[in-house]
Parts: sequence; structure tokens; C-alpha cells
Amino acid sequence: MRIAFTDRELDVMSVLWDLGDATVAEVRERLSDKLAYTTVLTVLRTLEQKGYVEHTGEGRAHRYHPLVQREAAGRNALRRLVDKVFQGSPELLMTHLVSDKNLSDEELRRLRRLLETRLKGGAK
Amino acid sequence: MRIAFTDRELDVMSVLWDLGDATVAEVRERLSDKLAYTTVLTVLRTLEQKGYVEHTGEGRAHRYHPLVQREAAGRNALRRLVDKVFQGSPELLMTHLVSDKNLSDEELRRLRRLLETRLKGGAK
DNA sequence: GTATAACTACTACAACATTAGTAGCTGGCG
DNA sequence: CGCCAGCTACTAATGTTGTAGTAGTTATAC
Repeated sequence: MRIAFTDRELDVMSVLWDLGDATVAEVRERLSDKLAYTTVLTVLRTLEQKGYVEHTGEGRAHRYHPLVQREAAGRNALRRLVDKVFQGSPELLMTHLVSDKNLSDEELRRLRRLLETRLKGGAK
Repeated sequence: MRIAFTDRELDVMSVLWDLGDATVAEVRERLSDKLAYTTVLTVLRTLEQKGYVEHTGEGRAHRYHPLVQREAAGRNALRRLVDKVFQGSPELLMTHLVSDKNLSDEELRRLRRLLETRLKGGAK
């Protein structure tokens, strides 16, 4: 299944992922751009139409639940990125990530630890 | 500057990055979807309009040159991905990447070496 | 019970993306 | 010289995204 969000859809999904689930008002309030109530609703409806979220009734309102997990979306986006931009080489991507000035030594050390675990702990 | 390609634009840029530069026909021939000649031309023209490529004359044809480097595009896309999907944590992204079954031990080791270099060699 | 604030349904519309057709130019082959 | 293949310019139809207004419903506060 192809998972692909537009920019705005991603903003909304991100809130949903953070909160677990949310009403229109809750999503709206957490978006950095101040959008009209109806705009947020519309985005949620298109997301629902595409099968990325579903809603349950909650009193008069609807509560939206993500159907696609952050992890799945991430994996997907990452794959596309690696394919198209990094010539199919995850390594190349990682190189960029690692050479990013914004990464602290502390973070780098944690990453190394991560790699160690993966290398020792047998692939899964 | 905001660098963002649509799906199709990225397909085309990817060819341009691979070849260094290319004519419409060359791009067309290398795309996995078989598109009309004029379609490819149109995409290249919009890319030009957005300032991502430029063209020089070559006989009767145009030769298109990327103005945005693969690296810049990658950095940009990566940043967006990290922000929106991986909650601003490059580490989280890396975790996913590292736990990807497709990475061989050999690749993992190379990554570790990369990290070492970065940790030792002082940040830059 | 009725007013009201919050909420959904429906509609709209401009901008952009995607694909491609048609017309018209041009350089080289015969 | 004249034709043709290949190329660009212009045009266009169709779909998607992004934003929001209006109308109508309903829970609840009084």
C-alpha cells in the first residue's frame, strides 16, 4: 500500500500521532498555522477518505484515530527518499545525517551504541 | 530557500543527477513510466521556471542542467522528514534505518566507521 | 423549552500537478 | 530545393491540494 501525505496532511497526522487521537478542535489548536476550523475538518475528511484515519462519535463531535502508524509512514517516506535522492543507498543517507552539524556528540554516541546493539544482537 | 519537488519532478531530477545533464529525449528514455515526449518537456519547463534547472542550446535541442545538487535536495527532504515524522529526532530516524532488515552487516560496519570518524575528527 | 456555542455537511474556488495534443520551426538527407 | 523527423511553444483538460464560507444540527445551560 502506497502511503503518501501532502504537507498539510502530514501536519495533521503528526498531531494525531502525538496525541493518539483527537477531535477537530484539538488538532486545530495544536497546528502552528492558525487555520479555520472547517479547514482542519476538511483535511481530516480527506485523510479519512484515503483511509489514513477513521472517526468515532464523541458526544456531538468526532474523534479521529490514525489508522496508519508513524512508523509505517516513516519507513515509506524513507524508502522513497533513499530511492530517488540517495541513489538507493541508505548509507549515503546516513552519511548526510551523520555529517549534519546539528547532531551533538551525545547523540552521535547514542547512535553508535544503537549500531553496536544491532551488530551484536543478530539481525532480526 | 525551500526546495521541494513533486513526485514527477523528482523522477526527472533523479535522471538529471545521474547523467549530469540531459536532453528531453534522454530523460524520457530513462524514466520508468513511459510518458509522452511533450509531458517530459513540460516537467522540465516547470522545473526551469522554479529555478531548479537551466538549459543550454544543443543543435536544435535543449540540454538541461540541474542547478540544485542532489545533496541539497537530500538535506532538505531529510530535515522535513525528521521534523514531521520522526518528531525532530534524527536518532529516531536512524533507529528505523538501522533496524531495516535490508541493511547488511557489512553496511552496518561501514556506518559505525563513519560515526567513529565523525566523533574523533571533531565536529565540522 | 429555547437560545447558543460548537460541531458537521455541503459547496466553492484558486492554485498547482499531471498528462498530452496540436502547430509550427529547423537542420540535414536525398 | 524540398521533405521529414525531431524538436520546442503554446494550449488544455482533468485531478488534487489548500483554504474556507454557509447552512443546518444538537447538546447543554438556564
